[in-house]
Amino acid sequence: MQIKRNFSAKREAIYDTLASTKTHPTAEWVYNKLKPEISDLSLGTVYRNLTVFKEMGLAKSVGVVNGQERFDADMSPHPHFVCTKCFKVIDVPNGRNFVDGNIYDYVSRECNVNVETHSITFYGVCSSCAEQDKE
Amino acid sequence: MQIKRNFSAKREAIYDTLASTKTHPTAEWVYNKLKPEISDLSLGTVYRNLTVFKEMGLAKSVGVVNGQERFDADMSPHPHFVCTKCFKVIDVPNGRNFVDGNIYDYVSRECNVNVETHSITFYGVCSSCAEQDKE
DNA sequence: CTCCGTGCAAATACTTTGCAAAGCG
DNA sequence: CGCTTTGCAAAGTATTTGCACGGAG
Repeated sequence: MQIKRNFSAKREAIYDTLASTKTHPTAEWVYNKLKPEISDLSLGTVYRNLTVFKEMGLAKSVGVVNGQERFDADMSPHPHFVCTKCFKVIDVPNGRNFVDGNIYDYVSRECNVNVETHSITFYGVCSSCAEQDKE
Repeated sequence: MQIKRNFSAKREAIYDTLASTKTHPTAEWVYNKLKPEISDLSLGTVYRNLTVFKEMGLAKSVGVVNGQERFDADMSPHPHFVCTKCFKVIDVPNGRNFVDGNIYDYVSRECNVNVETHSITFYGVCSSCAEQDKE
């Protein structure tokens, strides 16, 4: 990816880690994943780079789940499911359209604002947590 | 409201403050609003009671906006708009259905989970912030 | 007397920031 | 050399918690 050419080694590693997982990780998760490999990595650097990615449009926040911000390098707008027990965040396959094309206009008009983006999140219990509850 | 009968004076005041605003306030906002009137109110009490309301199903979190949790006593599921400049949160009039009735089933099946609720948030710039930008 | 709600302050949890040093073109 | 990136530790912010006290039944 062209845009990554000038990344420092650490920035690239952080981006790659984020881009290669579907866990919608926290800063800390990324840090722990890379720490064994890059022993002089600091948590502050991970935070700083995640902010950089958001500013560059290479990543976005999926929201704050259980007190920690969750990040996603998948920039396509897609809904998420959050398990309220284990706080797992998973992508909802977008096989169906959730919002129709005119909704931004509708909301912009109704609220007298300018809608730029949106997020849809479903909440509930995932199957593994439901299993555990049976025991 | 029957359910409120046994509320302590402070709990009631906190609930009433939350229920009578459409600002989707933070704990601190509620605290500052009530402090002049109830001089021995502490911020911890506001936090504790907001948690109680969530557990009782009398309030819910609208999410974390600019680092602070926003609360809403309107329990009907409705979308919100968040201004990314001033962090105002406003209700979107629900004159149109945003999610159709089968979506919970669809997501539950696709993700192998049990969807219980959802949230829809639009982001953009509100008209007053857009005005200010022109200057 | 017992329980619940509370103030207060300390503790916690996450994230941001200041600064000097290191890296890179 | 000049600009960017980083480690480290300290600071910052939001929220939670321990504890003892006070009021209601």
